[in-house]
Amino acid sequence: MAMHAQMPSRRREIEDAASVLFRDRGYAATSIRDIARELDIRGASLYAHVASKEDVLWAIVDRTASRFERAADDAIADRSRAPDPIGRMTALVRGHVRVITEDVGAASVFISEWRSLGEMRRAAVLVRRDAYETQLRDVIADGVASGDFTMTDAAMTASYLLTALNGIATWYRPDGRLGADRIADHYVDLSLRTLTEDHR
Amino acid sequence: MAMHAQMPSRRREIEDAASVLFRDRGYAATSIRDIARELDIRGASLYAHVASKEDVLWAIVDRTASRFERAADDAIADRSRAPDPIGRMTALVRGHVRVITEDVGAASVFISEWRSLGEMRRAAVLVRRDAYETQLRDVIADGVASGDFTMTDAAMTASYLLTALNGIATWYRPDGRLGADRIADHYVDLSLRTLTEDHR
DNA sequence: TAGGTTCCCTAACGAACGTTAGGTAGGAGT
DNA sequence: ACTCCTACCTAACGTTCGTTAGGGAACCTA
Repeated sequence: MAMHAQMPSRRREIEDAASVLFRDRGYAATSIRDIARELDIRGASLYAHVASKEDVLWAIVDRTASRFERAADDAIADRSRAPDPIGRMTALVRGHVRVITEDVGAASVFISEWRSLGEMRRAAVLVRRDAYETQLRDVIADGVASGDFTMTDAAMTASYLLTALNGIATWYRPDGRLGADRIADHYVDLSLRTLTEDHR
Repeated sequence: MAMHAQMPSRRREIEDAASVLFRDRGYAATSIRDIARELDIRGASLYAHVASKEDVLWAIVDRTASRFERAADDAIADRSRAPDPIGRMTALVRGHVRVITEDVGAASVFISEWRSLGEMRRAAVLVRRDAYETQLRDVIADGVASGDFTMTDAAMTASYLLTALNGIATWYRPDGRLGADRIADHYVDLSLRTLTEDHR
């Protein structure tokens, strides 16, 4: 009576292979037979494990969205650890970078291939992305109120920051010259610079 | 004896319609017949004007790459107007924003659909993108040398900046609440913040 | 009036797509 | 020994894809 702990491993292998292909060629340019070839089986055999091609994309996007949400909640909710805006922003950026570097393939798919989902799922993802961006915007607003940050347009700044952070997914590779920690440190620094004024 | 000034207008209409579709659905998910429908003709009729579907993508990407290169050269080469790193960076950012806002469709395609090009053309684009990023990195290095900027990793900072700037293409609409000039002003400010230190 | 050019048409091609149907081999549980 | 389940197979379906062939109408040039 084990309580269905992890996903049936084969299913996960399919999603991982699909993540890499979707990131490298895009969802539409990747065929079911391409994914199957990566696992040394035939295209039709995949349908023993997944209901449809979009189903695979959805699993990747949904799981990654949840990871981003979880990371943001951990960073913001725990105010005993990070009571001030600077601390919360630091935790937010660090969490965002971690989610990306822990699974670049899935993160890339979440960031840029969610548009290929069907209408309802795409709309649902959009809502969740907006909620995430709102959390970021709220921390920025808190920082402006407390005097820690200076800002003329919080919405634009939030999307500037978020886009810059997501950019990591386009170039990060686990075996690259820069470790995940180094990158997180640097992006925390760059983000806080963006939120404070100095030049002139 | 007019000196072949502008492109045969019909060809350009095709590219403009394709830009919008490629941006909204991606290159692979857009069919020749989709593009034709936008112009109220049949798919096969497009081949009177273009050699292939990839040909259309290439025309958009190549033209937009040239516009970015031209803008960067104007910003950097003219040192009488912008002798110091801050001035050159300002001109660089302003030019980048202008290229995007003048044609968001084409810019979006250049930024994210160039991967769909064939091997040789994709490699050529990569070289040009690297050259562009190098120009940005050089201005950053100049600023560090002159003491205008403070920086620990110029390469990472350059890609942080470039990604943030490119993000404009994902949300900017000509009829939106923010005009191109307002956006340029704001992004110049954010970019200079990113390059200078203040917090802690 | 004749010829050429531009722009679009219908029809069709072979290939690739996502997906379904039906079957087989092997291991686990009884 | 029997059944069930998992994991894969081959074969085929209807559709859509990029692209080619060949033709017709409208207009310009001479």
